[in-house]
Amino acid sequence: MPHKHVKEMEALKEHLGKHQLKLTRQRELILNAFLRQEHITAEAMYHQLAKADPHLGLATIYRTLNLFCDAGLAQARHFGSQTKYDNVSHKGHHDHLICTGCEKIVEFENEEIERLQEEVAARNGFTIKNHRLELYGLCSSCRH
Amino acid sequence: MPHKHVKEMEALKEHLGKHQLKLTRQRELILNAFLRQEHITAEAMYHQLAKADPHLGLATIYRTLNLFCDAGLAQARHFGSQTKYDNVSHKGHHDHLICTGCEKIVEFENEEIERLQEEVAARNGFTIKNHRLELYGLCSSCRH
DNA sequence: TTGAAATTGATAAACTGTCTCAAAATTATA
DNA sequence: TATAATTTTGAGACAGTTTATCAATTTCAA
Ligand SMILES: [Mn+2]
Ligand SMILES: [Mn+2]
Ligand SMILES: [Zn+2]
Ligand SMILES: [Zn+2]
Repeated sequence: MPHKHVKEMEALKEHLGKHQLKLTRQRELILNAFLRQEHITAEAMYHQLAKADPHLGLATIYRTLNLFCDAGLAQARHFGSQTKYDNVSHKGHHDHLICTGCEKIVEFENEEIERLQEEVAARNGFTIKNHRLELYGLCSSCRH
Repeated sequence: MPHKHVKEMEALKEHLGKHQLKLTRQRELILNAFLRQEHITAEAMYHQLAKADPHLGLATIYRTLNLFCDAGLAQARHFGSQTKYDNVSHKGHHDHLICTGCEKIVEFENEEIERLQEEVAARNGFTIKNHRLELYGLCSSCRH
């Protein structure tokens, strides 16, 4: 039977090949777990994987998630006080709506906002390399 | 001679009064130092004030800056990896352009973006309480 | 002026993330 | 497949930042 996440696995292998890095059991394990979620903290993944491999070290989780960032599969995002790794392997740039009641995260894209950002930057002589837009509030469930 | 920052001092006193908090020498000292800058880290303020009062503790700086946040005079912002306290006493909400070359920070407001944010939130059933928009890039000086 | 309540300073502790290094795993080569 | 060079791992030490603790001090209402 075919494994899931074949495309992402290929992308990782390509990155590894280009940088003299090796494909390890841990990297495969963490990749598969990572691709199963949208946003996750290193700590949460650590606990999640403790069942599958109780000896997997937290440092390895951090190292591997950072590797995924380098490979373009993940992106570290600082939501409030915690750092979550965003699964960006199968989607482009996007921003976030975050419910402060239930922690739900909704992703969105808005070209008009992006365009206005460029406009603001240009007006101030800046060239934008990247940006962060987070909207914090209550989702419809939590408002009641 | 009249002291500076009278209005902000009044605002602080009002907050203190409402919460059974006391006005101390340290709080006055830190308020005046804080209002002299736009964005500053707790650590930077600690070193800055070491000259005026070598015994002022770092914990007091943190406590007091957080108090200013509660009082609506300051706002903690996480720029890149450091936390800076933003002086919002004499201006309303605003967002930031941050130069990754020289650390320069430019403030801006854009009603159109704010409006579009509300639109995005409404479309997803959210009510926004606050938001964060940061544009990272290079200023005109650093681009050369 | 007094005394209850809040604040302070010093430092311990918590927290998050990175570094170190010997042991283990991977991969190229023979 | 065996060998050996190189990379990776896991455990815990370590570092940076912020909060908690607590006895001593200060504030302020009565
Ligand atoms: Mn996302
Ligand atoms: Mn600002
Ligand atoms: Zn919610
Ligand atoms: Zn610059």
